Amino acid sequence: MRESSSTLSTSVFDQIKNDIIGGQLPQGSKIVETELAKKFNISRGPLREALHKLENINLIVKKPHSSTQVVTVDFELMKQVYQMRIVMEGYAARLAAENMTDKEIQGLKDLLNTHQDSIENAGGESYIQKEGDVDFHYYIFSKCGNELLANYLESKVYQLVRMCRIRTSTMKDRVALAYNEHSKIVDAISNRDGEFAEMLMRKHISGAWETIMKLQETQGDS
Amino acid sequence: MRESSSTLSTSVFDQIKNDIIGGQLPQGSKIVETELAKKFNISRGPLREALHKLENINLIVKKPHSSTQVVTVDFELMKQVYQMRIVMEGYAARLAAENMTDKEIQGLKDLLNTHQDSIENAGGESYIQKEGDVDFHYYIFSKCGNELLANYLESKVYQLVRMCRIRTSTMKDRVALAYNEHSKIVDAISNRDGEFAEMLMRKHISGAWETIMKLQETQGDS
DNA sequence: TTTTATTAAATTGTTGACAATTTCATCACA
DNA sequence: TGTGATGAAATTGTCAACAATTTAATAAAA
Repeated sequence: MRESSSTLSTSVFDQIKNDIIGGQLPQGSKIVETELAKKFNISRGPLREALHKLENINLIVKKPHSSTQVVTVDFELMKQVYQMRIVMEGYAARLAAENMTDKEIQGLKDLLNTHQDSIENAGGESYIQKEGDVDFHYYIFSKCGNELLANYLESKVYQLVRMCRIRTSTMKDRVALAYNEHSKIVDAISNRDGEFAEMLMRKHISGAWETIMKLQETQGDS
Repeated sequence: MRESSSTLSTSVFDQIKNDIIGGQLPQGSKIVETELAKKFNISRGPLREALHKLENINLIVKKPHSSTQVVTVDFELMKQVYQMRIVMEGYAARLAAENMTDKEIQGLKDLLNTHQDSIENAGGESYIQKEGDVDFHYYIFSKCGNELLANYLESKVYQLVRMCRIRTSTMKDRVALAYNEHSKIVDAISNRDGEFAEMLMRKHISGAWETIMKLQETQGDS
């Protein structure tokens, strides 16, 4: 990924973030400043700043003077996260249809083709398509022309999405469906039909959420 | 407002926030940690945390190792802020129609009546209605049932809205119109018609934005 | 045995000094 | 006169010690 650790605080921030998303720091586990500071060989100053940043992207929860915990991604939180995706990415698709340059739209089409190839070659290997899915959504909202929107999705929503990805990473049957829906969204953006693009994107993400919910019921929750 | 300053950091955060919104710290002005620390009689540690929080609600802009500035609310940023209001408050209205309790809906109706009274009594005194407008919107999104959404609007969007309120505070002719639109939104929520409520809310805020834009053209920008 | 004070340990909040980096002014040189 | 190097001042980043608060553990009382 990106290197970018011009300062101790940001460097440690990145490391802890990965530890949380990767599961090395389990959800709900208690965080003690002195421990972490020793682990990363830094003083508590920059560590606290890193924790603060992590709090601001919803990855840890702090109570003043008291406990600090890794966030617990329960069903309710996940539901709210997906609602945020539905509304924000839907609108991002609308803006993309209105604002993307022709060149950027061409890039989106190329991205889609890449995904199709990887599906055919890997025969529905889900991991690749999952990354492809992220790429697709990321591409659209990062080029929609509204930095506030893109920044929020990137920094706050997608971190939490990644944290529950482990559970939902084995949905092979959805891969082909997702590709078709992606394709239609690209068409709408290409036709500069913002309203339709927004509607399709909302439907697409709603569908993903429905799938997750059903899977949740089957597996049972924590 | 709320007292809540269990820690120095949060207390100073609140104070600086008010200074920025109120204009005591002008937009674009440079922020120096040592100066502010001296001003508030605290050390740089908690001050830095406060600045971090301010950065996270988009009120200041930091570059590592370098300058820290109060945000400049220019036309482009304001446009993005209003786009966010349109989409997020629209969706909040939809959720409110689905999730609000009957009691909460009654509370919303009461709020609306209060506003009508204050309009009649004050004869369109704009300040009161403006606050009323904020109350109305605030009430809906804070009771929509999605904390992430409510928190986003409160902490990131509305701070910036307040910063440009000074300019747009004198729009007497919009007061009656706004009340009518509010009234229709309440009806839709009361009828549990989420889709309609979302549409009306989007239109309502779009209209406010159009008004601001025209006013901007008349006055000329900074 | 259960409940409530009391106190010790653990943990977070705060501070002032020190280090690293950037910015700006000054001066030498073309 | 303009341009780039040099160094001092200003500013941010980091550290380790200290203070305040909370958590727990223990003991006393009902």
